[in-house]
Amino acid sequence: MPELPEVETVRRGLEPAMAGRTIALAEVRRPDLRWPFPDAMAERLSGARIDALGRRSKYLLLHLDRGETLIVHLGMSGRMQVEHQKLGVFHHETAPLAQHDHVIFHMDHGSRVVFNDPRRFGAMDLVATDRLDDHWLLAKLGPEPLGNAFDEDHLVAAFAGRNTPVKSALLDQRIVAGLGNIYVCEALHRAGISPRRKAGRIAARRVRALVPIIRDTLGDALEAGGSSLRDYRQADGALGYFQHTFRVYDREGSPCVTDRCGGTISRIVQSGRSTFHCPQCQR
DNA sequence: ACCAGCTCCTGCTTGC
DNA sequence: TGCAAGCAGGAGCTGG
Repeated sequence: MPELPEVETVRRGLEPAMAGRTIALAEVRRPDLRWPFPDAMAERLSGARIDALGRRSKYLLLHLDRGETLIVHLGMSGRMQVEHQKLGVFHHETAPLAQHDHVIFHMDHGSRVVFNDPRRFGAMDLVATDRLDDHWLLAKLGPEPLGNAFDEDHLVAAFAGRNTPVKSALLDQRIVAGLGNIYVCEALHRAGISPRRKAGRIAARRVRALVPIIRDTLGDALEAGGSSLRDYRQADGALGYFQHTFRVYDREGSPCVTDRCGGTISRIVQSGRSTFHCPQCQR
């Protein structure tokens, strides 16, 4: 669910509560996430100091002082929220936990960070930091869309010869890492490219133009604190508000916002997932 | 290698 | 109103 802008927003929001702080206790209430959360992993987390918070694609990375990194994936419905202690009283002694609060990080300064995930598509894994890039979740990821490795030549080469619709190609994390359904739909509309068009049959000029458009789309979403449709919240519980500026996503039947277009946003299904687009101005 | 479809899970919305 | 089907932001796996 959360795509790159949402995960990055959460990362930034968690920093004050977690960076440089020690996890006094990692409490696991439900270990059966997408992958099991073993007791031994919770024990290794308890007492560890978090040196820095990073992100790779949609994965949140907690770099620990012990040479290990906790990989956190929010799946479709996961949240990481900070709850502060109030009036010197430890919050975890007073605040009732909510349904689907699966993992609680009790921080040494009294705040706690709660991982909540109704659908349990989210998961965590603790791995050696020096072998992080080889981890099976991260090894095959393509370049970061906001980084230097994602450039026009890369995208042209990645699309070459591919017979899959461009919508599917941009969702392929090996081509570019961090886009999901929302931002692919939005970027393709900005680019005026039909989501149905085969990736390998788009003029190179148009593929190249897609690169800065993807960056701008993600940048705009980041500025808005991400998109809150259902479950997503920032680390302090605030909503994102990029959903108010969606051009196509979840706007089926609404008029296209492009000047002089006059089209109507339509919803189609590609690879079993909704795609929103304007048939008039996306070709 | 590539690609479409299925799957995991819960909860909200929609339609009868 | 009640109930069941459909759908949801991810992504690994299977099989053609």
